[in-house]
Amino acid sequence: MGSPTARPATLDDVARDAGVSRATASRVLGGYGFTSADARTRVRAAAERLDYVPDLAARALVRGGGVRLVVAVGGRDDTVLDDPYVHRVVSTASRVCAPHGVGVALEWLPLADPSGLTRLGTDRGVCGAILVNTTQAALDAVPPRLRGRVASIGQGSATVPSFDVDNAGGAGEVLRHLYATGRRRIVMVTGPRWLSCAERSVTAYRELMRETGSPERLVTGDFTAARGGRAALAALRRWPDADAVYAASDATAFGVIAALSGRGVRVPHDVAVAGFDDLPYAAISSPPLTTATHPVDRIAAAAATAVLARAPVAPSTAFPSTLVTRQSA
Amino acid sequence: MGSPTARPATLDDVARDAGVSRATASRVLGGYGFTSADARTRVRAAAERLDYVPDLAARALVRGGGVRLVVAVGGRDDTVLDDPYVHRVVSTASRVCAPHGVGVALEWLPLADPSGLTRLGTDRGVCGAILVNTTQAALDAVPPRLRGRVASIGQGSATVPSFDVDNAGGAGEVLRHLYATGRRRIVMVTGPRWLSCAERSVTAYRELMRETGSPERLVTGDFTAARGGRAALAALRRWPDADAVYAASDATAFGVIAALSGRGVRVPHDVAVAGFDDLPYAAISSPPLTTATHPVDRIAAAAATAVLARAPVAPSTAFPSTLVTRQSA
DNA sequence: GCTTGTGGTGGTAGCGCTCTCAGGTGTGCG
DNA sequence: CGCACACCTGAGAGCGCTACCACCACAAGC
Repeated sequence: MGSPTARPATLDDVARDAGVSRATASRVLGGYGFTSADARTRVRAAAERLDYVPDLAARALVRGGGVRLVVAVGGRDDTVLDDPYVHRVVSTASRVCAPHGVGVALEWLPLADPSGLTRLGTDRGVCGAILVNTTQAALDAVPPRLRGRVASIGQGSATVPSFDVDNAGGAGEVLRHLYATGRRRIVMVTGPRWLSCAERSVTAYRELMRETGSPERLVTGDFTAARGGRAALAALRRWPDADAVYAASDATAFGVIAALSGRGVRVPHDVAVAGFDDLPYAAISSPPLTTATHPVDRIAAAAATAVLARAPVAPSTAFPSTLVTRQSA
Repeated sequence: MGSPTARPATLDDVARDAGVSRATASRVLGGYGFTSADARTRVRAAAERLDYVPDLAARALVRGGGVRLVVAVGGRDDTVLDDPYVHRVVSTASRVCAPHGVGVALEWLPLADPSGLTRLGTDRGVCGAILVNTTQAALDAVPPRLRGRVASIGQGSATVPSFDVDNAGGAGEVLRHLYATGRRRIVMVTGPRWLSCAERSVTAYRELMRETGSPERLVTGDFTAARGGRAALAALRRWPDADAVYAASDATAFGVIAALSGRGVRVPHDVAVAGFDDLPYAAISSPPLTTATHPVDRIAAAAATAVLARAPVAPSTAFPSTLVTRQSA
């Protein structure tokens, strides 16, 4: 395996083949400095002929750029890595980074111990990070070397730009829809309470309940279907007269619907259920789920682009969320 | 945990701090050659103190190892990157590779033009690849440098080891279950027909139909829910007496169920529907989906491990698939 | 003439690391 | 005593690349 003839071409090979120095070849291929038209065509032809692909490791070594972007997902255990939401972030980031020769790695960031970020800071291979589901403590733990190379999907800080869906806006749209269709005893199954960006939809819920004089009924969830199902059963026991459930995520909503159906509760006839995220399944679940859009792809692309470009820290960017009315509510 | 210096520590820093040469420090940290117990403790203490993290780019440069593993997904367009199945492969591979300092990149491999693989072969940053949804043409296009560093999830070849679920076995279990519960006019919605490993379940279907003297009813799908829905409607038009649908993937099955429900067909009363994959959502869909397990995580872990270990090409490994009976069939 | 500038080039110093090689030191043994 | 052998070490040669620098040729301006 790995015969010498199969050795990938180096910049030296290209330069020799083109009859110029390595420096000139580097200038042509790197697109910097002065080069003659003649040198440009010769070098490019040689590169093409030899199937030259620059060694990113070597480039990273001398430029100190780093060769991979880490998607660090906060959570209590590494099951957060299985979240479909996280996967969409990774695949989108991957698409943005690929043309830059930057790979994407997925890591779990234990919330109890944000020192994992320290390691990222001392790892030269890392050219940046996208923080998902993060907390203030984690934001504060971002090491100096990574300043300006980190973006957060969710909560931001003075040094870490934030990209997030307009949680409050989306939640408000969904809740107002529930209210407009006559629901008055609305239970909310929240996201993880430690996640400050998820708390914004809780605030929106509270405000609307107060505004409309409706009772406030909160059950804690964690964005998963399993927890959503348990939360629904608990809510049913506590408030048998509930006529709607607003779930902070679609996965939660699916769990809620499954649990309610299992108890013989009809959705939406007896209890309306709405979610948040507009996952692909939301359109084909039974009943199809009323929810609010969550443009994860655009958010992730913006975050990845900001990290790669080392853009100056911008104020938080909120991506609008709009109601999608289907049949569950 | 050490002083938060702006510049990450180098091996030189560690060696100086420990009072040894760089070579000795490298030997200790790399765990090769002879080192005294005294040197070992001193170097390790220094590394700990300075928060030393080896620069993988530099290591890759000198060892020629490569620093990232590419998950190359075959398909007609880059929407294959959104497949939840692919995401599970990536997250599992990521978990396996992380301790080795190897990042995972996700790429689309256009089936019409497998020359993308050539580029991977000339890119020193790439230490291996996992091929997903691949064809014989792509397997043949694996460049020499990557021999022994590629694994395939699905079809394999003489030089590329294959890791796959036992498609035929799982399909057989599901189909026999349908037959055992009295279904006699079973439609199958297939995966993409160009995907040879998906064809194995078609073969299993054909055999069982022949064996039992049942009519053969095939509709082409592509593993997606949307296509599954369209396929179900087409099947309904062509064979109004169908009493069961076997979908080659859970996503397809969800699409089928949604389409049937939309036409007023009751599942499983009028038509039983079964899938293949046992996605998390299968347990909570309405009705909960009867399907066969697909141990993607174990498969992906095996593939990633094989690539990292540069294990000699083993014969194909098939991971067993077992029936999960729920309510849709 | 001498400067100053402009467009182009090649030499080469590292980036941080691994690993070979030459050279120790200490033992045991003939 | 020499010799073999084990254990341990540091010097140093690069891996492929970028970017700084010196340099050259030529032109325009004083």
